[in-house]
Amino acid sequence: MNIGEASRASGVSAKMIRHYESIGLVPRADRQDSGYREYGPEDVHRLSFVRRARDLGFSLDRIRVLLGLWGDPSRTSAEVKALALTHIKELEEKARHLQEMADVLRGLSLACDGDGRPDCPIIAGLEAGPRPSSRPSRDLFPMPVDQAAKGKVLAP
Amino acid sequence: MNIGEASRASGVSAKMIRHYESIGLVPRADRQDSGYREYGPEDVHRLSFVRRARDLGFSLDRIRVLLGLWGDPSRTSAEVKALALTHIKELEEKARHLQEMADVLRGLSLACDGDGRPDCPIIAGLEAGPRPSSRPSRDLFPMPVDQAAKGKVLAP
DNA sequence: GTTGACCTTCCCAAGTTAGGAAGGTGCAGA
DNA sequence: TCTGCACCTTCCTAACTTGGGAAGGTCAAC
Repeated sequence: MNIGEASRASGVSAKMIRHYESIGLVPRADRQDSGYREYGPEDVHRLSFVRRARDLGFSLDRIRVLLGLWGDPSRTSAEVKALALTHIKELEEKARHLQEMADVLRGLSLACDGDGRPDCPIIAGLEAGPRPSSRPSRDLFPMPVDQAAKGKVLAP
Repeated sequence: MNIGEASRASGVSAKMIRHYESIGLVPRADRQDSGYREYGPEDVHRLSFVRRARDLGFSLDRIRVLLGLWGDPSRTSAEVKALALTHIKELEEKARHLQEMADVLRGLSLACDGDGRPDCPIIAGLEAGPRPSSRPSRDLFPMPVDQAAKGKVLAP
């Protein structure tokens, strides 16, 4: 089958299939006389594997490792599980981080009237910084936000 | 003060200060005779504002808007609050998404012995896909994971 | 004068996905 | 056979934020 059909069957766009081939994530596809890429069921299977791993937030680098384990008869489930647990930890860390940012902002928003006047605790919070001289009992910026803006979800 | 001191005072790296200037996020700094950038307290104040907004996950585009509101005496707190609430919604959506991915993966991990044998439900889950023919009572892939890999945390 | 810290501008990189240009191929119907 | 259309090829560009480094100018202290 051509790349278009393989794309539809695997859920990976043709663009991405070509890209994955170019970076060596998946092996170079056979070519037809025309130069068109030729795919078989096994190729689609592998592409679907990649797709699902992406859907679970694995980076391409980690998917590379997963594909290696997938095709390695002498792998141990311990290796796979370790990789998965590491990934889970990172996912939850990022989720927590995002939720913390949302919580801080919600705290500021609750204090904001949201009316026609310019006075706004949200602006004030951004302006005055994480540690205003007089602050409420619950610190609005409780954690070290130093590197707060660092994380990307899928491509850190 | 020079850019280095402004950087230390605001928490924004010199690299980033130059970049923010180049994209017009902050006004062009005055130059000394040497060509060095010259910063005053007001500039540091603005850079700190940007820094805190970044720490709360605002994109540079949104920070541009925030800076506009900040400096606009005729702003309404309603405008600010609306922007904040939109941002909170997005943050929480992304956090939820990440947590969902983690949950799915944790479900697979719990079923994995993690021993020396190759048999591994995690690999099987990736291989067999979101809807295996016979599946446990609790679907391991309950949500439409179609666009699961789309979100970036801070620069979507 | 020399050293070392600091500054300047400019180019390149990360990660993943997508859009488009310019041109070749394959197949159907008129 | 010709035309049209869908599909394919490769290559370039973009998004977003941050940082690394090169090559060279400036400033202060010694």
